[in-house]
Amino acid sequence: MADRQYELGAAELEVLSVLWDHGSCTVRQVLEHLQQKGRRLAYTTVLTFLTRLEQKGVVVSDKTGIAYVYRTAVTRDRIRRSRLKALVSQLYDGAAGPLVLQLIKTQKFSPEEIETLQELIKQLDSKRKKE
Amino acid sequence: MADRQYELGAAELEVLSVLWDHGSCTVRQVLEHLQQKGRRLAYTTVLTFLTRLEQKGVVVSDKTGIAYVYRTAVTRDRIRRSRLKALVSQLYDGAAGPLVLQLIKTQKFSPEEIETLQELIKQLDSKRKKE
DNA sequence: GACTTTCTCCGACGATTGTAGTAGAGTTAC
DNA sequence: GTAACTCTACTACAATCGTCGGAGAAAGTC
Repeated sequence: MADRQYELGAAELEVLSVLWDHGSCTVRQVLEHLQQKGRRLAYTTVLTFLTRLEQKGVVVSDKTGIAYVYRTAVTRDRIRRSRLKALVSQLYDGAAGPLVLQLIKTQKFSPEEIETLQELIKQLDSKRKKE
Repeated sequence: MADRQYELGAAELEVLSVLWDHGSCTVRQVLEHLQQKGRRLAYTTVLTFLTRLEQKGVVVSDKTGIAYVYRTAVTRDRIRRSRLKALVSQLYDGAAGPLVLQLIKTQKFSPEEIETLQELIKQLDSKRKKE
């Protein structure tokens, strides 16, 4: 049930992302950042999202100056993991292997990423051989 | 907008998965399969889901015998891709690289999967060197 | 101190999602 | 052929999500 909290809609996630990207923000700052990305929203809409996000426990606020300042209360990594887990269980029958294979087959990677991948796999492989 | 159609809820996805796993089914058969997985739902609930899925264009039905028979109209792969794309753009800033890295770091893989991974990466790497 | 701007609170509204009941049409079984 | 069952259509309802407007408090402006 505590996990259930992390069910965020796409728009809520957008707002949360602004906080991850830019740190603490007032409602207005979040709005401005969103607008810079071409997102048109009313001020009160952003306020609603932030309020809801706070209810869900993923952001916290404090009022030091004139307006409330919001900041994230969960890491991006935590949300990534939880969404990923949901995706894997919903569409990959709980097995991450096929997902990784699909990603590697269908996505483009930079040379650096390929290096890193090789590195990681090598580690995985040697760990496996040791066991 | 045509893509927008593929926005399916978790429960809808469960129903769709039954059709992917078992092929064409009547409402009752879907219900039975769901119950076998421990999912308790009313017959009419399943019917509602199938109707909605049909409206969204992801399943089709035809009535040959006494009841409608439903089957998928999109592949699992298509849905996987579309969900994955959404995840990557929402949480990984559109770059699949970090996602793959995270998966490899945090997930467990079978020896076979590791083999396959190595194989794939090798291919990627040699392709890169050619270019 | 009156006017304007800025914030927050609260309420709202339509769409979607998860869930199901009821009513009536069709089919089966004696 | 009537009673029992099965199927679909329609309706509903609460929760969530995306979106915002209005009211009033607070603050800044002149």
